[in-house]
Amino acid sequence: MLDRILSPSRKQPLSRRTTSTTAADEIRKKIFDGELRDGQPIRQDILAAELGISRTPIREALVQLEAEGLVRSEPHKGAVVAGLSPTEIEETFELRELLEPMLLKTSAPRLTEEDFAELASILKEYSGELRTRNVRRWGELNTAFHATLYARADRPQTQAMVARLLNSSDRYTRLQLVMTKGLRRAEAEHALIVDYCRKGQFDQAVDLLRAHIHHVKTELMRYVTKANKPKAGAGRK
Amino acid sequence: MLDRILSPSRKQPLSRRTTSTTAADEIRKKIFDGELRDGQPIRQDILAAELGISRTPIREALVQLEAEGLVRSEPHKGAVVAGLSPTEIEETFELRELLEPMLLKTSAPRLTEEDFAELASILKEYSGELRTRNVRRWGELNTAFHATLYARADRPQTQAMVARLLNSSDRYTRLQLVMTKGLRRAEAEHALIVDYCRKGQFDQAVDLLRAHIHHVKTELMRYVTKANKPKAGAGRK
DNA sequence: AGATTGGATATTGTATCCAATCTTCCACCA
DNA sequence: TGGTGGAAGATTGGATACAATATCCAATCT
Repeated sequence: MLDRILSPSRKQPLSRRTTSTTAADEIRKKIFDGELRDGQPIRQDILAAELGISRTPIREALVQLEAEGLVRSEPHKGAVVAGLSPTEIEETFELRELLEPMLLKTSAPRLTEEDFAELASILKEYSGELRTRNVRRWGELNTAFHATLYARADRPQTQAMVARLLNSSDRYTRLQLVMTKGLRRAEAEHALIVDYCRKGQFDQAVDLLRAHIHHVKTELMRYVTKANKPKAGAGRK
Repeated sequence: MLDRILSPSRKQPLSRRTTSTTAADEIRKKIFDGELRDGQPIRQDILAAELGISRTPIREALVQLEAEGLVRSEPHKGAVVAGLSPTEIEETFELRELLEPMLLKTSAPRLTEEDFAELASILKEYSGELRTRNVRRWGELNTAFHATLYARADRPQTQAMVARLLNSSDRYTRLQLVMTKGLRRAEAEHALIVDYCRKGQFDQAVDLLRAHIHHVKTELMRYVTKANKPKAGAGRK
């Protein structure tokens, strides 16, 4: 279930999965894991060799990842991992601030027991990981939490957009989680949002969600701009 | 200029354009023109032969078009033109209702003389085409008008999203333009929005834009649901 | 008759090969 | 010394060849 949320292309029953979607998943994973860093060139040859396949499916995977915003490529020059500039980070979170409350408003009243169980399980692992400092996992859980909240919104296009936003901002959200008490605060707010949903206090859940995203944005922007990391988002034309 | 708006992939100076992006443009055009209808299978062989190229760039183009929402493909089965179900049409317009006013709010105060000239030129052609009943062109102009309005919003991701929404809903917007007095009303509202922007009455421009999109949605939904065209959006699993 | 299996055909998916473009770096010259 | 031109290598883009899968239809069985 978590897998399905995190890897957008894993909808097929695995038997009929194609090599290029597998390649896309692998590359996406490398980017999340930091094995491929922002602005770093992605060599088709090397990836093909690593995955034991030819370059053809790699190329198709890169087209898909570019559409997801994880990769930027220029003709005859190749693809690089797409970092987000501070401005782009801000825009991403503003979009989330706009779209996610809309989704929660529709989804919250329809959440099933299974959904709440899923959410509880995510939050539980989240709390457990508090001391492991497994940063990647934090980001994954954060993304999965939000995506699960909106599972019943019944707005596939919007959900896809939000999933894409969550994916492309994931690496930066982790920054915010690591510094300050971001993780603790997120833990508390996440739990409270679920509580509100359970109790039927949907408006309060929605308001808190909006405030939650807004707060993460503010903290993250302060960190990103003050800590003068102008190299983020480099490698652009 | 118009071309750049309507064909998302035409950002490169044409010299270094790649065969697959050309293919994507051609296929997109075929879909807009109705040469490829909703739900109709897209055969790689045939397209390749028509365009005088091999299947490789066709396949990459299809991946891109799928990300744009114009095409749906299943492994080993092939791609079909992606029609929007009434529900999906409604969702698309709700997203536009949310995103476009946001863009206009930022963009309107920064519109330059060139932008106004561009808008005027679009509106002029729009009026001229009123009697030609060149339906395709109406849709193009409508999309170009909206995209130009947001040119100065300086929010590339949001603009890209809206461009995608405009593209995928284009064929349906034309329905609304053709029936009723949609075209006349759109003409008037478009002109008024530009007027408000020129006069610095930005809030009113934004409000009118929102109302404009809302109205089109309402009319279109009435048409789509009442005229029982349940085949729209067919060809899905 | 209706369902089912097997194979022929059509279509997509992947690998391999060749062409086009970019990058690097060194020789050469002002 | 510093810049310029231009091969040589590296890398991507596209075409072709081959493999895998799906679809269709006829023959067979119940």
